[in-house]
Amino acid sequence: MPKAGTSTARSEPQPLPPRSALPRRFFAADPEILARKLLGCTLVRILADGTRLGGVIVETEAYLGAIDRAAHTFGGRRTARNESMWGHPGIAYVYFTYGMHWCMNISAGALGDPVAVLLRALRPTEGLERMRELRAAGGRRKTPLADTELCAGPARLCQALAIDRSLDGLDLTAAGSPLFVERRKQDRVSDDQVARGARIGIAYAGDWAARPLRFAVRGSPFVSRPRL
DNA sequence: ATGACGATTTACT
DNA sequence: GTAAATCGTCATA
Repeated sequence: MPKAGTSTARSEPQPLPPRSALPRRFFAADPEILARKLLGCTLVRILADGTRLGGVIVETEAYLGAIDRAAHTFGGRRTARNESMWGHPGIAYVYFTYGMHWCMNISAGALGDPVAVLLRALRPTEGLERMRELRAAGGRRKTPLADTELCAGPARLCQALAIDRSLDGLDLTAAGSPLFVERRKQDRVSDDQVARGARIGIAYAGDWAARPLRFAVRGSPFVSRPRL
């Protein structure tokens, strides 16, 4: 075996080979297309202390902008809060809701087109212990958190990955970003594994409430309730 | 300045 | 199944 001349001497074993963040062109798609493509991709969060948290995206929702009554940008509304939806594809739109929760979107389409994809659930794959701590956050809990409850919901996944206002507007495609998306062959989701249905929590949206703009991996126990 | 409302989660009946 | 928690944001005045 050729040990000679190997300059590959690795002093530190890497838990995983280095992977590159998906580039802007991946996100520059119609939100419906992007919502589908994001299934099976991995959301990665690097904490300030270097801890790496991550999970495979198993549920998303598309928000179609000015025409979409359920979107924060319906009617072309442009406010301080939703400014990130108007920005470059591949930036984070993180908003606060119900007086206590954060939710994360990825801006889609083109610059100036206020469309986005809401991340609703992950299958956690890295840093589960730290996620449990983040999800515990103060309040003691009646029952211990199952892995399937860690990131099953838009606010839950943000709490588990320490995503809040400080990450709003962050460019997920920038070098060294503490939040980005990867794609691995092994996690590829085929079309017959994709379930579609009505979006959650938008009953006020009239005709748009019934549109099948929610996407999920069929049969995944990591998807939020109600299951598709 | 004020009031109404959430792209939710949790606990409880 | 129902209800409470909890407050930033935005439209209206």
